[in-house]
Amino acid sequence: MGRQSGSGHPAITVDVVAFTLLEDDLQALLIRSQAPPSKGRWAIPSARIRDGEPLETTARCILEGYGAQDMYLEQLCAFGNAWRDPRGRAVAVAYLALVTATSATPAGGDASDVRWWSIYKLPPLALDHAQILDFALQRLRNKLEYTAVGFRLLPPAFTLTETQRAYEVVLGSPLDKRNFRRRILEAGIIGETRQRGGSRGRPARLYRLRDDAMIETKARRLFP
Amino acid sequence: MGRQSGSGHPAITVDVVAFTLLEDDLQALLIRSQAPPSKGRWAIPSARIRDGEPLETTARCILEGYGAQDMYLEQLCAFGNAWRDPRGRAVAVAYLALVTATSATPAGGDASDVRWWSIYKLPPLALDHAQILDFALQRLRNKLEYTAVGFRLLPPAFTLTETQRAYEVVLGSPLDKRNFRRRILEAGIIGETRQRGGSRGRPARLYRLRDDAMIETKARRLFP
DNA sequence: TCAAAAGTGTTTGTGGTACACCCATGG
DNA sequence: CCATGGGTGTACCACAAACACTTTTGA
Repeated sequence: MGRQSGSGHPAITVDVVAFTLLEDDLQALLIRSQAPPSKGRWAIPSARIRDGEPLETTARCILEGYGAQDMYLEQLCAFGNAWRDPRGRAVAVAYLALVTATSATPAGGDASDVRWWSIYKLPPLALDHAQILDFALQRLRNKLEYTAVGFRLLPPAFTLTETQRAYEVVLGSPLDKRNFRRRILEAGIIGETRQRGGSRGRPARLYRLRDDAMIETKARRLFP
Repeated sequence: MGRQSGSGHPAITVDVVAFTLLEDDLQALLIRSQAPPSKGRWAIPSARIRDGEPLETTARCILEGYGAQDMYLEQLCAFGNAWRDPRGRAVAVAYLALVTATSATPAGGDASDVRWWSIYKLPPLALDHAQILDFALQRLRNKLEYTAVGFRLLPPAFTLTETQRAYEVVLGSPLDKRNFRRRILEAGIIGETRQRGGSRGRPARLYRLRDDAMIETKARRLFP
């Protein structure tokens, strides 16, 4: 018997791709699947939707179950390919989550069952999760270019060099230091603090994301 | 009793926002709801998902049921607000569809039950359909700026003036004729034909979308 | 020959990109 | 005093925006 109920409604889950910065790398949270059909394979966190709550609440609860807090959440897409789950028809509503390294400690299980994985060195994933993760990564890279979501990967106070590294790690390409600093400052979305941070060398000024800063900018029009 | 089945899976539908150009205006296909809870109100076409098929197939079948053919389809988002349907938990996977005016004749019912409506003069809509339609419109406007989807609203051969009008109607703002023509031609996505069209005045050259033209361009980076 | 729409270039400003050196601190 | 990372300005180029007149056709 399949996963589908007698009434004909297919199974519906919320699946969350959570990213964080860790070890100078962009990493995704994966768990080891405990049940068939993918027992033992790594998978993105997933759960049946919660009654009487918005879908986003389910996503938030999933991540809170793994110790993350104060995450950025954004719905990606519904994945409903007929063959994505061998147990029967299953629709997954996928979410993108960004968490800061400080709230990023997996606490919901044995470390061998819940781990951050570099997106550049992923294990084989269950079902169509590789596709979902890839979709999430694409979306993150795109939004980095015209929104301020990138700062949701950083701690509340951050240096410009940290910020640049974050952009470089997510985009996978190096950026010019002076141009980066000029544009990020001219955008007016971050403000100076009086504190300084940094490990070696000259201490760096710490910045903070301004409260009114969740702007989106217009993309340049190719087609006018 | 609610709409939800005994197994706990909520109802899941595919809802389609179909746009076309008609009467020098951007119009959306609406149907009059035949059943509670919104009987008599206008609604966007919707259906339960088809077994064993990708979600997109359901969307395509819905529109074919109303006489449309060869539509552009793109998934928008899943709408799963707990209170969106008073009958019980219902998740809608929304699609954006673009059809050409020639294939845009509603044929699936009485004209008083299936109609194109100007997006600038919509009636009150069922459930959260106004929100879904608005989301679709935003997405269309955004994608117009960095993809070639706009041409899916036009017939296979079109004049540059028609194209400009299409952009203007969708975006809701006037565009400069010379800049528009230069950029659309320089983008290299359309090719000349030898035919000419147009109603009054000097006949205009007809163009055709090139086969290799479904490009996307990079958005301008605000954050470098 | 007139009405109606098609078609065509140039100038000016803004914003993107490339690029190299001095500064402050801790060890 | 030296190693490490922090911080700064300019010159060039490409693209966006503004703008008005001539051409072709059908009635």
